[in-house]
Amino acid sequence: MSFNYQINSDGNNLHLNISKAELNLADTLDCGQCFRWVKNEDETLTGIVFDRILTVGQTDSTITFYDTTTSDFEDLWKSYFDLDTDYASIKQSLSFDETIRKSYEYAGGIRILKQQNFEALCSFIISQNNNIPRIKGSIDKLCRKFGNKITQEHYSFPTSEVLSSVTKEDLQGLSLGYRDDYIIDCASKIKSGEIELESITKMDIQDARIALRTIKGVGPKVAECALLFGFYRVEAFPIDTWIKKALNYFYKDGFPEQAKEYAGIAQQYIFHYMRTCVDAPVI
DNA sequence: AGCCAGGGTCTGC
DNA sequence: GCAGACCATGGC
Repeated sequence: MSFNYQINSDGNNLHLNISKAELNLADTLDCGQCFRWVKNEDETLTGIVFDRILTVGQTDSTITFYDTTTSDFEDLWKSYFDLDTDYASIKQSLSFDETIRKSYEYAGGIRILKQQNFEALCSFIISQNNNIPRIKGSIDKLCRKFGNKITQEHYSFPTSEVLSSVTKEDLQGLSLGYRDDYIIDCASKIKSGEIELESITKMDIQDARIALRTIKGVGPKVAECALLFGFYRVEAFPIDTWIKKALNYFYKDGFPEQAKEYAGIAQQYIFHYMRTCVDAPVI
């Protein structure tokens, strides 16, 4: 069940009545789950999603989708921002755990975006042993070089078809480092049919993990990120350096069984808390 | 200079 | 099955 919301259009822009507790755009779009959103000088945010360009702004009571029709919202953005999911009740079900509770009290307006699976998979292959600003830079250059031109400054994420035919040399200058081989392997396995993203969406999560990890450069952590952010498997639990610190510090007896159904969402709250909150333990 | 960043592979035991 | 070297890159 989703929360009740009202939308109204002023002709060009669409206004959604929603609080920052339900959806906080700044936190959601800059918490390390996506890499193609930028903040504008007027504090609005612009992202490239599904071959579309979207600019959004937020006040305490309203999110504005610029140049957006009601049908765009219903067909694309409602799902992308996961507005059909009741996060209040998910948070309630996770409230037994003090660390998770502290994390969502710090930034509980984060939602898991429903991103394209190929984009998420490639993005998190690039993310390994890397930092977020560099990841964003590499992805931006990858899109400018191999994506479809939307405007002069905006390019879509490349298709697996296009990336399956690029060479290592083509990928020079994108700051991918040794990850260039991994991107090529990923796209090649999709083209050959060895990996079918469509069938992975329908697989049991354990089978999906095994399938994804046949791609070079996809280990446990990247597979979990791809599953959580690209396939909306909210039980997936990526363990990166920050979560490792949290596990060592808060969860010496293991992550609670009771949180497993929404472990990915809890993980994202904790990740953002550990990385950005001044009150988080420095380890 | 050395360490870290949303890690994984490969080798050697 | 597991530890350790190594992997490319840029910011601090």
